[in-house]
This record gives sequence, structure tokens and C-alpha cells, in this order.
Amino acid sequence: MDLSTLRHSCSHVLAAAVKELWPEVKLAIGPAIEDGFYYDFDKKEPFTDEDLLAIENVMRKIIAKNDSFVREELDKNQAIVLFKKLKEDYKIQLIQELAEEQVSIYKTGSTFLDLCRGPHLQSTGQIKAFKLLSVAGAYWHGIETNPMLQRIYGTCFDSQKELDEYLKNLEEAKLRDHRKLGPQLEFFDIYHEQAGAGLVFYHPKGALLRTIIEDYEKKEHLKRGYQIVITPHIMDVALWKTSGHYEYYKENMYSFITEGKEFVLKPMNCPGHILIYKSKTRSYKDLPIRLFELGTVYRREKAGVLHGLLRVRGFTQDDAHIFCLPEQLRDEIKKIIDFVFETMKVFGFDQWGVELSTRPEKYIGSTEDWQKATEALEDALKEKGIAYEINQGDGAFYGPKIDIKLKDALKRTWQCATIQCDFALPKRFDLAYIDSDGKEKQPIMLHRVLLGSLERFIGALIEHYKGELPLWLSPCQVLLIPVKETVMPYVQAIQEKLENINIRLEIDARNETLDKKIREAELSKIPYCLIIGDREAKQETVSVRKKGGAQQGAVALDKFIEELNNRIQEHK
RNA sequence: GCUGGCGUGGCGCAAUGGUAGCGCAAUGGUUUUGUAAACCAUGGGUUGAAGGUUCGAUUCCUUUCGCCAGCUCCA
Repeated sequence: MDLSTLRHSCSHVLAAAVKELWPEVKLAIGPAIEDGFYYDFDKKEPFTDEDLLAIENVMRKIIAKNDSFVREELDKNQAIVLFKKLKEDYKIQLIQELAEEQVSIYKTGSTFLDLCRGPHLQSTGQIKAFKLLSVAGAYWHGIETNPMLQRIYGTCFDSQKELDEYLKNLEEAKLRDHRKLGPQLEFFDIYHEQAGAGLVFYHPKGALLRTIIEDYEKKEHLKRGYQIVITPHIMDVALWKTSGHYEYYKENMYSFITEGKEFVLKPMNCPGHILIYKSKTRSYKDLPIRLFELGTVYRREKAGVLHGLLRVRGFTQDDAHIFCLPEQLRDEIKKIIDFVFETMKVFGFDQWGVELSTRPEKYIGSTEDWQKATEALEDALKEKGIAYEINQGDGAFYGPKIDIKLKDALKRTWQCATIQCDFALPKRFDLAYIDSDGKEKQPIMLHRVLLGSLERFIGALIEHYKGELPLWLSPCQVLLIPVKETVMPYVQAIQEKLENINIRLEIDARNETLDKKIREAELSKIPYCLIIGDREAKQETVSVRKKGGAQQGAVALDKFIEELNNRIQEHK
């Protein structure tokens, strides 16, 4: 059975149940979605959790009755008369918006009918396993200025077993939540009453993780012909007027006035990189120029959109801008695509979704340039043989883009990498290079991030690995546990040896039992514990315990170091 | 920003118009430990904040900040 048909039918049953309990409620729409379905209602009093239970009970009754879904065709005017009688104002609007002359309705049982294209199940009895999940507000037609409706979310599966699995998966996702694990593992916290919302405080362990990621990225960028730059966090408003951000991005920018001058806290790194490009005359022989910055930006996000590390007001992008000749464009895009996938794999992600986003309503630059840029991106994807979807009208205001969303262990997607073409900024800043014919020409500019924002990426990492980071990323790789005080000299000798080769370690010399120390090491997800007592000190070995409980027993220290090093080198 | 829910010591929870409790953590001590929680003692909260109702508010009301589920928006 088609899952989306099943869910769509289930949403009709939901609507039928709601109408039975509250006949005055007006119906809006009720489609199937990726993980279930929803139905939007216009009802004065909000639905409560108890209401949901009551609705579920009525739904079960409707399912037990095994009512048929009966399709009927009407012409538009007939349908409007019908829904006027039922006082379903939203349905009337929907009918008026339809292009077709004929519309279809579905009847369920003796009283419920709904405007609907179908298809549906034959009867309600085919619904075997469903659950209502939550209520939330949603604008009619998704437009902010429209009235807000109440949306009931639910899900439905072919069998109770699949539903249970889905619900279990939701619980599993909760356990991985970076908002919970992050502070628990002492990686970061986000809100301080005196600091404001959406601002991240990295604690030592989180800062170490970020440093490891940053170091890796810097090394890889240098290897690939990028040059690292650093630009200021505040810049005069004049720069943002030239770039167009002042006009097109103002509501998201933090700015302040000092000594009569307005400054902007940078929301993007591009204008800064452009100034570096413009600092001298560039030759065609210099191109491509690839400028990379771990650029910290601040954006004024609406309070309601903030979400853990995924949506914050200050974040650091692994941002680069590439200035190139038109004939280099495709090649550069392909190189970036390779770079993105390679980087994702190194961090342990091997599934993704790719989207190409085209011109939005609010844009700068000529339509001709937009078309050229879009083609270049699309061709690069085709040549690389990468499957992608087109996201109409979702580009940035300055150019089309490729978004690469990685999928984590639970198959959830995370927007990270993006590659954006820009024919607009080079024009606004009058960028130029001297071509082989001695004439001044305009370079093409690419914006790109690999991980996106380090904040968001760290959130993805934590949830992907459930906080159990691979050895090479773990802030603490090895915990040394002395069994008693007398072995401390040997422990210190080991410490020195490991620190000399940059192994990150901690020593737990507290006055606590071994069991307790191991328990805490497990909870803080440290990959290796080395238990050190008299036996080990005598034989110059360490007793190795991997996270999860696997014991290797006594291992010669040098052998352990070699094994550890190998794994770190391989990014395991 | 919008709709709804929530906000109790560092963390996880309890109490609900009548003196705010527990566990973990912290601190002091005893114990020197062999692979997921030793024992004893001690300190810590004007219940997110500001107003109001009341003899009395953590509990009721208003405002505000923040969080959560979504909407809208996005790296």
C-alpha cells in the first residue's frame, strides 16, 4: 500500500473526528508529509493534549466502522455552493484557486466530506496503526500575514510494528540531541542571561574539538591552493552599501554608531575578501585566487528561529571566495564539489542530498548572468555524475547555488555545504584583472563553505556519533587511571611520552574507586582508558580498556602508542 | 516575529495558596582501591526576572526574558 495515500486518508479521518467533536471548526488542508501527515484547522480554542487523546478515540471509532472513501466529481460552482452551505471558507478559497473546471470531493461515512484530489484508501478500516503527535500554529497558505491556524501532526504506518519503530526512532533522536549532549559532555552552552540568546560559549572540550576541526581544514585548504586570510569583524557601513547587503540584508545586520560613523558587525565575509582582492592589480596569470577564512559572522535572527547550534546569531563559517576566469569556472566548481565530499567522508558522513537553487524574487544582477551562473553549476554537477534536485527560486539574492545536505546516522539531513555563484558582487565592486590582451576584464566570483558553520557542523557531528566522537576528534583521547598513588611516577612517565606525540589525555588521580572512574570515563565518552597499577608499572605495560568495555589487557606501551597513532592518522 | 506549551540549587527531579525537599555533583574527612556509582559529614535555592491579587504566592493574574513543538526565515 502506498504510504502517502494511507497517511492522506488518515488525515481525512483526523479531520472527520475533529468535525465530529467540534462541528464549528473550519477545515483548511491536510496533506501527507515525509514522516506522516497533518491537518490545519481554524478553531478558536487551542487543542490540548487531552483533546488529541479524545480525537484519537473518535478516529479509532471511525476506523472500526470501516467507512468507505467515496469520490465524487463536481463542477466548480456546484462545489462552491456545497462548501458555502458547510461554511468551509478555506475550501471555497482553495476551489477558487484551482485551474480545473471540475473538482473532486471525498466522502467518508454519512457526514464528513472534504475537497480533495485523492487518491484515497477504499475504506477507513485499512488504517492499522496511527498516532497523533503534536499541535502547532501554522499560517494559512504559509504566509506570515495570513491568519494562524492550528496544525495537528500525526503519523501512520502499515503496521503497529513499523509505527512503534518510528516512535522508538524519535526517542533515539532525543537521546542524541546535541542541545542535551553538548552541555552534558561539557562542549558548550548557549544561553547566559546576561549575554543573550543564540550566542555560543565553547567550554574547553568543545573549543578543543573546534580547534581540531579548524586545524584540519586549514591544512587541507593550503594543500589545495587556497590562501588563508583574516578580515575584521566590524567594518564601515559604506562597504555594506557597496556590497548591497545594506539594501538587501539590512534586517539581519547588527550595526552601531560611534563618533558619528555607522559600523556593521559582519554578517558575511565576502566584502572583506573582495577588499583583499582589490588591494592590487591582478593579472589573468594570478587567477584563480582562492581566499579562505574561518570567518565569524553575526546575523540578527528572529527569536523564534533560534535552535541549539543549528541556528544561532553568531557563528563561524569555513568560508572561501574564489575569483576566477570565466573558462576556469566549471573546473573550480568541480574541485569544490570534490573537496566537499572528501571532507564529509573524513568526518564520517557518507550520505547526502544535493540541491540546485535558482533565482529568487529579490535579486541583484542581470537575468543573463543568472542564467550563465546557473548553467555552470548544473553542468559541473552533471559532469560529476551527481544526482540533484532543483529548488526553484531558492538562490541567494546575489546568485544561484548548490546546497549539499549531509545525512546523519538516523538519515536526518543537515544543511552544511553550499557553493554559490556570484556575478553581482564583482560588478558592484568593479573587480578586475588584466587579461592577456592587456585589457581589463571582470573575474567571476564563487562563494563556498564546506562544513557551513562550525557550530551547525559540530551539532551534526554530536548527533551523528551520539556524542561518541571518533578517536581523532575526541577532545580527550586517553584517560590514565592509576590504581593507587604509588604508581604515579610511572603514570607521569606515560603522560610525558604521550604528550610528546600530541596525544590528548587526562589523568584521573582523584581519591575515587576504579569503578567510578571507569563509569565516568564511559559517560564522558572517552575512547581509551589505561588502567595502571603495580603489575603494569613493573612490566612497562598498560592495561587497555576501550570505550564500551572491550579489554585488551596488558599491552606494551610502545605497541599501544603505535596502534593509537595509526588510528589517528586514518581519521578513525 | 507568530501559535501553543514550559521555566524549582551546577544537573536530574519532588512539593502546589500556608515555614521549598530528594538524588547526583560540590566541599571536608575516612578509605588506597584492578575494569560502569565506597562510606560519613557539611554547605548551597528571595522557585527565570519585574509588577499585581491575597493575611499569606513556587502555586493565581499581567508584563518581560529564555527554552521546547511547529509556522515563517536560514549557514
